[in-house]
Amino acid sequence: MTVSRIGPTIAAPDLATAEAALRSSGLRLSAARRLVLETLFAADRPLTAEQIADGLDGRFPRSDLASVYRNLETLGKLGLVRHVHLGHGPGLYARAGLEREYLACERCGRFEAVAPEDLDEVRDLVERTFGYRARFGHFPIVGLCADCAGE
Amino acid sequence: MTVSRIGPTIAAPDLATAEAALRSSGLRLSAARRLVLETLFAADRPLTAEQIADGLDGRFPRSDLASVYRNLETLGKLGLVRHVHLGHGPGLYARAGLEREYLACERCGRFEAVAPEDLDEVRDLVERTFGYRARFGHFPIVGLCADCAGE
DNA sequence: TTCGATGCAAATAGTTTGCATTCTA
DNA sequence: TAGAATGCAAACTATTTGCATCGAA
Repeated sequence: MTVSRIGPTIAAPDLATAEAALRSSGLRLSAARRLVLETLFAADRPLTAEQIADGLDGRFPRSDLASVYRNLETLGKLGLVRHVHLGHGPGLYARAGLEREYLACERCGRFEAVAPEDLDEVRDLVERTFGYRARFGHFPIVGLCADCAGE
Repeated sequence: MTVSRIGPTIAAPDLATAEAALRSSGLRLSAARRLVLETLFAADRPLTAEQIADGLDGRFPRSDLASVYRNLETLGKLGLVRHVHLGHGPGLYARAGLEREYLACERCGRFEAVAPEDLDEVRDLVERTFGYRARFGHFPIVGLCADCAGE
């Protein structure tokens, strides 16, 4: 599957592959950095930097928030981590290798993650109409979910 | 034209109507509040709170930033002002009564404002596919503009 | 043993809140 | 003249940066 991305794309289907990619990039695999990766791979949803620093509520050792931010940026440049904004509030971070795009409800705050190909029809319509190549993996489609729209 | 909105909708095609709406709502039309409205109506594009407080680079008297934020919130609740996020960076504010939705380029930072009806086809496709009623007036469609996609 | 990465603290950006004072209705 | 709104300062949230120390390669 070819997904258009901004920046480098490294296939990282699992933690070991991600760590190998990091190692072979010339960067160091420090304890703090490994922890960020482990936490993101252990989570089933995008996390805030603070949740990562808190060790996902105690499931992992806690780490320094500034270092978490620095590592998220580094890992992001390598394409191992992506950054999501699902409305107001802090930014969220997710492991790469499992590409997702998002629809977020501005009323209830819930969001839905979908595979990029599920949005290709929408993407194509937007491109035909406006010439924009839309990506909903960083900023989602925002609106009212079925529940909130039906109220 | 009927545009679905979240919150109250007050038709405010011009400054005088907006001020009348404010007055008749029971709220006071103070100097600072009038200034926020005047500045937003004088601008042809969404502004940051800071730009409003700066009086649009000297074209209006400057005002207190905290009061600007308070007034933007008040005017927003009345439906006289809307709030836009066009990517990273500070939030932007625009007069209501001239409904717009946005497409933003995540590479060059430029954005395009379009009439809501121009996005109805996209909106309908998203609704048929996902059950979401999409709105791109608060968070835009983000992607690559034609120029940046063609590079 | 080098230089990349860390952890702490301080700085920064954007926004909100507390409170005594001012001004609108 | 009551209480809504202001202006200033301080707090707050999210994030970034400086710097001395530490540790992976």
